[in-house]
Amino acid sequence: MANEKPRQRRKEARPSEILQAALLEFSENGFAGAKIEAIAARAGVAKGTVYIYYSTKEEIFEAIVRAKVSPVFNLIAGIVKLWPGSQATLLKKIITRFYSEMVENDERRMILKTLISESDRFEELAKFYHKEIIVGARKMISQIIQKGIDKGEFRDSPIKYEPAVIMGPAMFAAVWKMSFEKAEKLNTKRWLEAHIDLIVNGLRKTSDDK
Amino acid sequence: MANEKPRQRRKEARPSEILQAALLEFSENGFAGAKIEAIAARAGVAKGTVYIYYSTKEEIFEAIVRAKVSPVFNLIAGIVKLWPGSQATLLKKIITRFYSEMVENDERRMILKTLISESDRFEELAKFYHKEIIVGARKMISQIIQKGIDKGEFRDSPIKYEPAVIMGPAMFAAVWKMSFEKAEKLNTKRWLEAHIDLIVNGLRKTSDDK
DNA sequence: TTCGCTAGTGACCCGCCGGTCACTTAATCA
DNA sequence: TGATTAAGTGACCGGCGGGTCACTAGCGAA
Repeated sequence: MANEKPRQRRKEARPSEILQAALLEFSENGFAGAKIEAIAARAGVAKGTVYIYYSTKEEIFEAIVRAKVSPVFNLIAGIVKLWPGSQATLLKKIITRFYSEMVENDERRMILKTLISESDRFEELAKFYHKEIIVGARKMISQIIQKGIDKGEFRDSPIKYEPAVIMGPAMFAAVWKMSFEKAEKLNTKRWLEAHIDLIVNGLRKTSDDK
Repeated sequence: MANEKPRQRRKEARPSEILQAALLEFSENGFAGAKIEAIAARAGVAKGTVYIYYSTKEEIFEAIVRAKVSPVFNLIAGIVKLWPGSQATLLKKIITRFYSEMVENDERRMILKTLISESDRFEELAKFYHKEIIVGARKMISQIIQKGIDKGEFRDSPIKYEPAVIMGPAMFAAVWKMSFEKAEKLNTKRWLEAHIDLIVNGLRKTSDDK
């Protein structure tokens, strides 16, 4: 199998091509199992070329996270802005969106998986993810809940001190898909429905509340 | 640094000592990062001795999971049996127990982390874990919820089709402690309170329900 | 058209670690 | 107390893959 394609110089296009290839390779093999040579092959370059643009395997993974993580948050933040309906409907919308963007999206789920697996190796990156996703999302949910309480739609509960709790079932779903999918396929639609039912009813004010 | 201790033959004690040492080593370094030689050192034996009892690194990890996972389930199952109080109180009890045994227990949290990280490598083991923990816990929760519905304590909701959803926040807490603890320490007590509040209120029947 | 710069190449190097095995020695028993 | 057995040892092997670098060649400038 001789080398077919003529060598080309494409300084601009390489980094993103390598990143995309790396994302695939990481998805399939995890961080430790991913081979630089395989990434290079997927990107249609030689091993050495990868090292022109990124100097270590870690650096490649970091670049992927930075490129793929922030967009999700911005997308969801866009929904929240100037939402006209009820807070409950807004929460439903956000949770549903989160499932499609994080739980069901293979690439981003793999990023999360690698982050969990390698959080010691990537301490700085875990902090970045925490700051970019967790803190931002929490603040957003917190505001939604507070507004719901103010409007009399939600009851006042300890959840306002730990708003991220309401995303728990989504995290479980993501972990399930990472680990147990081969043992039992997750019925994501049914899971999402149960999740939304639980949190909407768990938050809403009823005539039983004083 | 010469070799101090006299060689000893302790066929019975070795396996559990090696397992305990391996648990520590895996906890600190993950599966890929764990070195057999380090496990041997922690267990106070030579590398070769480890291989007398276990023939691969995988086998050591499998033995750990099998030894440590099932007891938790049995322990929790014991609580459920013949519970005299309300279903809501029983759920609280179980969830609280789950936090102390899985979320806050470093060893078992590490087992879960490794299982998530290496689920492809340990497909059989993931199935074992799924069968031993997920399926069992789900059935248990399902029965509790159904009984609550029958007694008129809980409302009838889609959660009965995905009962594991209610453990979602605990999974999130575990993932948090695996990955983001250095960025922001989790307030487990407050988190647990919010979790319980959410699910108890999410399930219970109110006079608003038809 | 030639020249110089630098993107691109891939054979090679090297450290690491899982796993082996010829050897050592503790324990047992006649 | 010498012989026998098997637990225990650790130097060594092999492959694997991250990272290097001397070399090749595409491309813009002069």
